[in-house]
Amino acid sequence: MSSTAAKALSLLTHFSERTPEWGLSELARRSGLDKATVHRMLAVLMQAGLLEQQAETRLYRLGVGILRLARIREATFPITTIIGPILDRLTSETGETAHASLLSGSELVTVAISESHKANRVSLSAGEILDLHSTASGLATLAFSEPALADRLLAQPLAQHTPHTEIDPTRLRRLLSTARSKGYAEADQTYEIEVYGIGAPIFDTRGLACGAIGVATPVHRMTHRVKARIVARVVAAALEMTMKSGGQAPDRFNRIAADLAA
Amino acid sequence: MSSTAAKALSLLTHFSERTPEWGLSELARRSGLDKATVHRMLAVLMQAGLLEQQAETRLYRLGVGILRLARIREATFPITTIIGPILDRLTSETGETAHASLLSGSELVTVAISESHKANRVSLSAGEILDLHSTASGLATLAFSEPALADRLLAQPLAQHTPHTEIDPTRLRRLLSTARSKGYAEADQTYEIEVYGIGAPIFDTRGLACGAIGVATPVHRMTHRVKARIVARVVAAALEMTMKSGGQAPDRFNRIAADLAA
DNA sequence: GCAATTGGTTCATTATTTACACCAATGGTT
DNA sequence: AACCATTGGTGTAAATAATGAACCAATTGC
Repeated sequence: MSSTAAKALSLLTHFSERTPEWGLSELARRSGLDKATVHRMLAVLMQAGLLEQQAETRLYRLGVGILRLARIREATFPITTIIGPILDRLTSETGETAHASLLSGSELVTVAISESHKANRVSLSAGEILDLHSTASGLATLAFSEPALADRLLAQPLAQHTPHTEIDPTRLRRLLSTARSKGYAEADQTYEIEVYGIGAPIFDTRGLACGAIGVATPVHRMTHRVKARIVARVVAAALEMTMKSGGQAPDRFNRIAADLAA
Repeated sequence: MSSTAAKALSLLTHFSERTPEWGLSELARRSGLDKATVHRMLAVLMQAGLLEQQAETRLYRLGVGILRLARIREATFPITTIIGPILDRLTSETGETAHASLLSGSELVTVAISESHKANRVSLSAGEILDLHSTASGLATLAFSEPALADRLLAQPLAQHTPHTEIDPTRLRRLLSTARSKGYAEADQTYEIEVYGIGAPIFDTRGLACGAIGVATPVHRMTHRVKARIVARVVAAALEMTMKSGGQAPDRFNRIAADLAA
């Protein structure tokens, strides 16, 4: 069913900030593939520079080729370069941790983070993959993206991360509708307990959401007044990002942003 | 001979700063693979997030997954984060363009660049792959790396980039020997005409070179006096990089660096 | 309206991948 | 020291997945 190349690339998904290094046997066990198969695949990934093996421990980790490709992508489509300063300002304006996530297939990949300076803050890890149905960024993206994406997603069974996670398709569609009319989405402990998220969409040249900017706060700090201020800043930041990356926000969203700025 | 996964990954090598986007037919022609094959492989690479397809032009380009992996790698092994400031200082000290390259298999990948502010300067492109035998960085790396690497490389026919490029194995071995005793390597228009390069090795935990720091200047500016100053700075920068990344320089190199600093 | 592109798909033939068993080496336990 | 359970890594027939010529449909230029 799945191609060998796909299986080989799926090995890359197991490398994360928390598990940046893998031994052969361990990775074989985790991926459910045969050890011999994994060994051959790792060799191929190494040859391509996507992985490298430490000479002493024989552990595998992400390789220099990744950096090469990232540099090329940034030199030609400088998304993270553009978004860095915007996030930094958003963090200093709101005092809370801000992040940007981009759609990759039907996954939402966190590509930039600007951490709050407060002692009690929400901390995100690099390269984290966010849910589309249970995070503010995810809902914001979904609400303004191709309808087919939401259709596909809501047809599947969804993960219930916390008691507050909404997994009912019809109620989720209502949330998306609300997000469309308000211009942002919120997530009250639906992804992680004690965390309140607010997210607004970034648009591509077609006027469809290709990602989102989000702000996450400890839930106890999220009063009505704080929320109003954060919403205004997040929407403004998302609009700025859309413009600077050559995207085009739909009129509806532009009007909302203008109202919030006033 | 070569696995399908390897062929699929080889498609990634065609994406560069100059050709960041490819159409299906064009890439098939360039890679020498069948169009149907390339199409399937591109689908797999897209699914893994390594590539993405623009909706309008249908062109393929490097995807968000690359950024995700790069973030994870940087969060856990922050090479480029460490090297950025070092290169910036090197550039301001020497007034010339500095770059860092890391060994990936038997390729030297440029992972960071700090451009000179002078009007007439050497300009490098992101993610460029450097020759091991015709660049200062390459020779510096080769000289202090595993002997097997040089053996393998010198057994192959080498590319003659300019009339000054040395491709004779025995003479190249003499250059490597010189580099080992001097602690740095130089490249007088051997990779690109009009460009003079000076490179010094970065070491890993085993005391073997895992890359190099290089400075490239227009050849007419490279007087004896200028060269002496650049050499001292480059070697110092390479040593600093080695220390900050947890590497261990061999005693021989430490002595050379101490002499140059005096 | 024709010719030459493009991106994309199909399906029988073919060549590759797979998984089991196996090896050598390491490290901890009795 | 013998033992057991690991580790990374490697051959090999059997099973599976990749291949590529021919084929669409849609643009584009003339």
